[in-house]
Order: sequence, then structure tokens, then C-alpha cells
Amino acid sequence: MSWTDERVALLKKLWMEGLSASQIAAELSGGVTRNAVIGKVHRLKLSARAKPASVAPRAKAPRPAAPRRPSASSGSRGTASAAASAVSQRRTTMAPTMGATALKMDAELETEMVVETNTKAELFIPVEERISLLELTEKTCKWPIGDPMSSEFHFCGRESDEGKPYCEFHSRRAYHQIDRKKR
DNA sequence: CCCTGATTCGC
DNA sequence: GCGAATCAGG
Repeated sequence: MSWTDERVALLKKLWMEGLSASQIAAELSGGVTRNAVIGKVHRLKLSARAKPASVAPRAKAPRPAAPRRPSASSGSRGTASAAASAVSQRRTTMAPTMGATALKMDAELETEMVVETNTKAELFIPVEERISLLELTEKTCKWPIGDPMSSEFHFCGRESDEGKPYCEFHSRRAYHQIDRKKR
């Protein structure tokens, strides 16, 4: 399907309302991916949504020459099946946290505080299980706990999948947004 | 891993 | 103009 006036109008509306590209893609049924949405948004020059002020001057784009598209083009783009696939892949997540800069920052601070609390409350490790720097191996979680200057300082030391620096627990907490809302 | 938008460039 | 692949980041 192509970008009809109606679809473009809806795109603009939803984009301005702060919906994510993937959400908009799902709303615009018709075999549209979030990439398509983002691409269109750029062409329409709608990138900046509700940006209050200063926007970081983007200066990163060292794209040498990537081996574009493999080959196989079983022409199935824009078909019903493609649409169904795209829709079914939705995760119904994200939140319209986008808005005033102040609000966004508050949310971030809140998140940090929650993480910190969880770390202290849920990750207390019995003295007999604590490990020191010298006892770390490729298979121990290296998540630091406590004040490095204190004798209380130790590492998590739980088992971590090889190749990963942290145990599953810390690996997950490290990033994952706990606040994710649904609409 | 999940996700977000940004960018490039073959089509 | 379009959007997949890719990048960069949370």
C-alpha cells in the first residue's frame, strides 16, 4: 500500500501525539513497518516532535559501505500476509513518556532511584558467599556491591553465562526499563 | 533480550 | 519516494 493523503495525515497526527514509530506502523495497517514510518517521517521533515529546546547536534554517521540487502526478494512486501506479520509482532508496549523535558528527566531520576533501591534490598549477599576481586572468573558476575573504599565491598559472584559480565539478574537490571507502561 | 529513532542507499 | 538494513542508544 502507498502513502495516501489519509495515511499521511494519520501518520502526522499520531507522530505528533508522541506515539512510537512501531505503534504508528501497527495503527496504519497495510503492511507498514516502523522503518517505513520513520522513513516517511523524515521525508516529511517531522523528525522533531515536541522538542523544547536545544537538540544535540548529531554528528555521527560514518557509514562506509554495508553489503546492502542480501538478495532473495520473494516480493511479499505490502501484502496482506506481510501486514499480518507486522501486526502480530507488536508488543503493545511503550508509553507516551515523551513530553516536556522536565517530565522526562523526572522519570529518569525516578528509575535510577528504583534501581538503586532494588540493588540494595534484593541483592544482599551473605558474607560467606561474597567474593573478592581476586576470586572473579569468567563465569562470575562482576556486579559491584557496596562502597569500593569499604571492607564491605564485594562482587555479586553469582554464575554468569560465559561471555557475559553479569549474572542474569544483573544483566537484566542493568538496562531494561522497569517502568514500561501499556496503553 | 526487549525496545527507540536516525541514517544510508539500492531499488 | 520508499523502506530494509544498519547503526547508535536506553
